[in-house]
Amino acid sequence: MPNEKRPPFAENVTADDVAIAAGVSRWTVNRAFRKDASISPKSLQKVMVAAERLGYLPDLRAASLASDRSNLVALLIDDFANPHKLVMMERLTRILRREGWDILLVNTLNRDDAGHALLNASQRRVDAVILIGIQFDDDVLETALQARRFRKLIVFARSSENPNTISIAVDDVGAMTELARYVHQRGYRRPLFLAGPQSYSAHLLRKETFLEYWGKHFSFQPESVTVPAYDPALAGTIVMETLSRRAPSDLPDVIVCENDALAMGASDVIRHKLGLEIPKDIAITGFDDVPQADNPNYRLTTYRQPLTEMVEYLVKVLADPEERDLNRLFTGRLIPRHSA
Amino acid sequence: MPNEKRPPFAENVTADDVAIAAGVSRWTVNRAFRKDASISPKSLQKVMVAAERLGYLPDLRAASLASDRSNLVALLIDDFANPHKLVMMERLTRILRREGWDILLVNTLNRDDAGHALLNASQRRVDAVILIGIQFDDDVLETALQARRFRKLIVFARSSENPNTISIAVDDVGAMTELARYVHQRGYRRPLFLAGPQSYSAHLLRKETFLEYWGKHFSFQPESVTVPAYDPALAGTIVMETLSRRAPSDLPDVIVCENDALAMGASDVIRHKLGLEIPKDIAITGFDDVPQADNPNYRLTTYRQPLTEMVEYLVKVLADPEERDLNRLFTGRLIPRHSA
DNA sequence: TCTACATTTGCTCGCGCGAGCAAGAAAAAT
DNA sequence: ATTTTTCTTGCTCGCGCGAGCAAATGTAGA
Repeated sequence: MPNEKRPPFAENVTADDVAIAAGVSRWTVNRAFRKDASISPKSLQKVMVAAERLGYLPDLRAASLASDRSNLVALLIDDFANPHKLVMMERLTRILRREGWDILLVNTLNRDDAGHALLNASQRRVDAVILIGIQFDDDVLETALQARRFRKLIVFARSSENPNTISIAVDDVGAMTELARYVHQRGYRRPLFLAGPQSYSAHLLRKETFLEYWGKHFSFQPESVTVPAYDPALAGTIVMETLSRRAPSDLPDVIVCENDALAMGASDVIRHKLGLEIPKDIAITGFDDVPQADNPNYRLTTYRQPLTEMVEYLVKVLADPEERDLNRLFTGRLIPRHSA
Repeated sequence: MPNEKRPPFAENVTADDVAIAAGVSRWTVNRAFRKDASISPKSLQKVMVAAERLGYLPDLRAASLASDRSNLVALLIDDFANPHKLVMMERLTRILRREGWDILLVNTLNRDDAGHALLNASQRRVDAVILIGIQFDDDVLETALQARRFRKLIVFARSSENPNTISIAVDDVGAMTELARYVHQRGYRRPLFLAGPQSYSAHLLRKETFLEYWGKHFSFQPESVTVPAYDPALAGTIVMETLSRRAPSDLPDVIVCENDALAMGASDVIRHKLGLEIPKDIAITGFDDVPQADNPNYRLTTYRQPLTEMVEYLVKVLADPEERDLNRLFTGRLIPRHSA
């Protein structure tokens, strides 16, 4: 049979075709592909042989339409500049697929777009929405909940007190307290806190925790600077602006950063533009433990989120139809490296 | 109305509900949501008002089932360690969504898994499959084509001569020739080529092009080393093994890398383990121009793929139902930086 | 006003499957 | 062998929408 005569797209083979070939009814065929269904080993065998021969696989659109379960989750994400997103996506896609979930990936361009993205996802009747972006503030969540289009709204890697929302995150207070104590015990005394965008209330927690710790132990609020985006280059610029004209005695001895992206940006500027040495002149800490944190250029002291554990928990929550409101916090681990 | 009484998931509002509310037929309602359909401005208005009030949006599963167009594309991807993947995903998700395509993200764990991933996607009846992984060799493609389950099989950022396959890629031969000429003209004479996994024929092109160029101009084949994965740390290890015991006069004066991931790994080792200076002792070139290439730790001379242009072309190809076999090459741009 | 034609609307049927029930077959108990 | 119980199979109906046609409505020209 010459290759050219092969149609590029197979005519659809449906359960009816398999049923005829296997000598059973259409419903028996479909049952063979459902693990919960009761079917005799004999007909299962017959169906599978015929299906294999004809190249049949159930149409999940139709299954979803009939059963009202899509086995689809939407993954809403932004901030593609942060390498930590890549790590999260790898973990989520791998484990969710292992559990039989398919993933609809939606890039929410900006804050206003998040609403559209949610509606978009709802039109595919996803079973759950997972938010791992930075721009999903409480307003966006509330709007989504008002629309009541989602069985589950899961905020991943960020805690949320919003009712009817599932959040799975690291315990920022505990983590940042541990980091602050570490910085404290290593003898640093003039910290600068480098924070990310402050527009979203949930992101204030790390900063507040650190400032409070310091206030409690030294009765003064350390300096803090805000970077309007989680962008290393921008973080570098801000750090440069903040530090470039200071006398050496006036410089901080450690920069505590809200995440690794900011820390790496700060690190680059300190070494290459200010010509200072890390950690001798200025130490640095990050948060997330992205793969690059271990790179010899950074060797960043940071805090590792237990991502795999968090995702395993996520799939458990997904499987439970009752679960739709909880705020689960995980404890990670401080990773001391050379930078502080 | 107290918040607690609000059901967490809205009962489905369907086109019938809107039809009753708007005083038209069900089909008029659906037509109002299709841009090609003919509908009078008056009823469009009526429908939209009612739909807005009831919170109706068409169910895309049903639309897909009835029309046999899903407006879904599967994005098969692996190699999450490469930051270039993040850039590609950002570009693809943004532009595809702008054009009304939804994206099914599939992480193909390993080469054997690619087949399962393809079947998986076929069950959602995606309109096209986009492959941007590294492990989709010709065998995998051929298997996918045999199954004839896909209208379009698009290999992105890698050229493929496979019939019935659309490939959109940068012109590796032209690009590597330009890089080789640059390296040549800058006066480097003892190049080492650092190649990625050689299991996939299409990936040999850059290496072959470079070696040929050098053979033609100097009548000798430069040394080349293979890294069995696109992993910076592994690349570093291999480079270390290759160079650590050599006399300075025996070292290469430039390492030409198949991509930036390898180049960054090599760079780290050269600077931090071998204690050599880039580019004075050893120069380095990469490929892709990932965001980190511009980082002060690397300042990598590299070659930028015209990603946006490539993705814009991709959406054009997606929209054309006839297009299913082509191999389109794009010309990128050499980005000279400090490393070579 | 009437005819010819274009536009808009409603409708039948089908996309492929699942829930849930009733009929049939098989196994167990009497 | 007969009855009871359990397991397996087939079936009706519906999920929400679109293709494509027929009927209805609107428009223009004579």
